[in-house]
Amino acid sequence: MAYEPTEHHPAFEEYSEAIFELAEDGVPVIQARISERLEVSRPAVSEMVRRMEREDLVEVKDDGEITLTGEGKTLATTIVRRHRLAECFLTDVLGLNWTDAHSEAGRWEHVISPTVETAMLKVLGEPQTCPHGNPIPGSGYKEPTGAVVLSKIDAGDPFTVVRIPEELEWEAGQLEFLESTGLMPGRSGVVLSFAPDGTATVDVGDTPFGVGGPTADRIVVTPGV
Amino acid sequence: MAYEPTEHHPAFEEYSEAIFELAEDGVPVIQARISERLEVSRPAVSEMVRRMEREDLVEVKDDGEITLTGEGKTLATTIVRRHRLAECFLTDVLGLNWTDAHSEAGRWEHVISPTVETAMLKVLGEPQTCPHGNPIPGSGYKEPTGAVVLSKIDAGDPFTVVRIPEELEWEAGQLEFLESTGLMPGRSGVVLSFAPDGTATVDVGDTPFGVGGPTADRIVVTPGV
DNA sequence: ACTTATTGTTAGGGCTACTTAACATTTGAT
DNA sequence: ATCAAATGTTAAGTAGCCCTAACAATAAGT
Repeated sequence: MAYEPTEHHPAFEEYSEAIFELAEDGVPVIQARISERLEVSRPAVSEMVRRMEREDLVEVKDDGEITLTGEGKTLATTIVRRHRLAECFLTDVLGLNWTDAHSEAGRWEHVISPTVETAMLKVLGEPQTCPHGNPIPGSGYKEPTGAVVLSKIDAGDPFTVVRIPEELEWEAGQLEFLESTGLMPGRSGVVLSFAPDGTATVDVGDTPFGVGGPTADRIVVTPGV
Repeated sequence: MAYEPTEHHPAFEEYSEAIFELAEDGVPVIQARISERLEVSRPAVSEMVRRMEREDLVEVKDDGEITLTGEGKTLATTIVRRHRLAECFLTDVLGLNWTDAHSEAGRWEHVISPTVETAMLKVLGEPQTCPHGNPIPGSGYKEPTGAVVLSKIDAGDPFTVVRIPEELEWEAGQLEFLESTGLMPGRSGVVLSFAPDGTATVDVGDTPFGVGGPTADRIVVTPGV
């Protein structure tokens, strides 16, 4: 029932996490998506999914949709929680930037023990989200009501950034860009305009800049300041 | 030349570290000792040593003595440095006890990046030894002159603990015992007596207690307070 | 309807790092 | 000098996790 570090292999952790985050991002959880996100071949995913099914971590529906079992969800939320906690820790305590924190956390998530997790929570003062605004599972975080994606804000209207979904975090260069522009959770700004291709031009304090359509479709904000 | 995380496998890190620490503890570095310390079979060590030789990390002398090459030493000191830095961090910043810190550090040493290493050094104020008193490679630490092992102190004489060698750290229960008795680096005490079998009875402040001969042969102290 | 793209699976391998069993050699003690 | 203990190596096999090539099935676009 409970997650036993020695009973699960790193790959199971990685796959569970990917499945959890794909679902969180609203992406259909099928093998092809896992293959892309983890950058492994489709046969590798096929095999791992079969093994995880055998180990009762996932179930595969007839249409190929993959869902985590109770045990799988426990493993996934544990890893995601440690990942996001590590991100907080790396930025707040060790002073790393977003990008470094994200990639470091990808390794830390596999070596953090319950003892360290507890200690980190205490030192950080029970954070509820990671630096990118994504909820730390088990923290009791509730997303603000009325949250929408940036592309849904009307031109001219103000908004406040809620979170940068995990999906954007693993796109090369995204975190650097968002951090450098200041488009970060908690920051407020105004949508100046939308281009026909969906590109949004926003102003969060400094120079206005463009945000691509697909990106604007994913960043979660609340209308208003 | 420089250590590239993706070019070396965790096992190489583990073996290099073991070789470095065996030498540091004055234990003859042969396959059998590595096999014991890493708790893997002798054939496994035989194979790994051959591979590390091929990769230019170690050299094997005719008498079986294993030595690290320049590259091997670089890898080893990097891992040992990260291990000891992690121990400092885990005890000082996260409040873990010795025992937990030691076992956690055994995993952390493999995921700490140069960036994090630098950040930790800064947060900790450039420590020169781990909590057990062992030097952090590259810190410029110099062991106090006149350091001897505890068993060399005359009965009745005072001493100050310098360090608990790595060799004792992986003996089950040792760290718990030493931490609970207060026999820790920096602490001073008096050797009350020696039993015929080498067991030392010492007093470091609370109730006197016995320290087994083999242990007393390894703990490094300086005579005097 | 037909073609193309997407998706999943088999088959056949590869690499790392480990295991036990068996054997050869060396060392140490008496 | 001999017997026992310690040490290293071969051989054969396993588990985990990955790969490419080839193929089958499904979904989508025109």
